[in-house]
Amino acid sequence: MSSAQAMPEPMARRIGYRLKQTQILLRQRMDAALRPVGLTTPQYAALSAIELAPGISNAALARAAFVTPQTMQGIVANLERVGLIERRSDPMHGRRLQAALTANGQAAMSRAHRAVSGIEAAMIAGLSHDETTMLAGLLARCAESLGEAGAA
Amino acid sequence: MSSAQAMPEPMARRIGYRLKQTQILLRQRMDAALRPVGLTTPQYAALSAIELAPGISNAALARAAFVTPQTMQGIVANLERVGLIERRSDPMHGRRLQAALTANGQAAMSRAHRAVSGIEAAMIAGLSHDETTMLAGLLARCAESLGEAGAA
DNA sequence: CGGATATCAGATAAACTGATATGA
DNA sequence: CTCATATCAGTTAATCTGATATCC
Repeated sequence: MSSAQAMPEPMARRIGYRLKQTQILLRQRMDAALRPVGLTTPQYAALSAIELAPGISNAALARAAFVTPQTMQGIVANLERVGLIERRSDPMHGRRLQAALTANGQAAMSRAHRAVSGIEAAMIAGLSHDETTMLAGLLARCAESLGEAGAA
Repeated sequence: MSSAQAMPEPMARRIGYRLKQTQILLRQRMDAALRPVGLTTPQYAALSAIELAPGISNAALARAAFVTPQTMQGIVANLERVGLIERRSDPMHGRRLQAALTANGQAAMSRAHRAVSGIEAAMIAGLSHDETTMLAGLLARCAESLGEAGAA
């Protein structure tokens, strides 16, 4: 409790600060849970997207994660290097590479899902169902406003 | 584009995903705005805390930003290297170093404040006052839940 | 040609763990 | 002694911009 003082009042009220605080805490908790599995949170996010959409291209993964293709390329290259995913040429499109989980990747994701299940639940444990729905909606509207302004 | 399904449905609903999306968009917009000033968002955050609490120690800054002292040490070292802050020994405590903005630092922060003003405003432009207050409160409660669980 | 894709090259801030020294 | 502080050393994933090549 005593260590919570560090932030000056005016700052603690700002949405941006709260957003960062919550996101960084979630990230740290997830990183800690995923460490035994050998994954980071961005890697887990990428694997989750591949799991839900097998055959997805690197460019599509990058768009889903809001990063550049080069950044996602780095993440994907790491995952491929350790054998959690593999990529094949799209027969219909010579340039695209279709990513999919390997057997090892599926096993890792089973462990990862177990490891992180409960963290997001713990985060919203103090919120009612309506409040959770509202939080998701408010965040989506904020993201939309930012996206419009930045999507020039 | 037929397979350009950026984000699988089940994922888009999750609070964690929304949190990350909103935070990363805010981060990117702020980075873009701060680039002409020569600052990154974490640097701006650290400078803001120093501006509001002159004499703050590195350890306190780290707690405020939810990072390790070593991480904040790196940020602070960069800021000191380029002459935006300076640090002096605390006369009452031989080990602590008190950080403060230099004249250059104050000038940079004036420009930075102008550069980022409007971004957070744009983010919450679609929200009513009550909704903004509620969003801040919900985020704070999420952070608190995460902090308790992880504060071991 | 233009647009999307993949990927190499290079740079950098940011983040971690571990170890060490010093002062209250 | 213990705790907080600062800081050195080393590592890594994540991020960017820029430049190329390929494919539709």
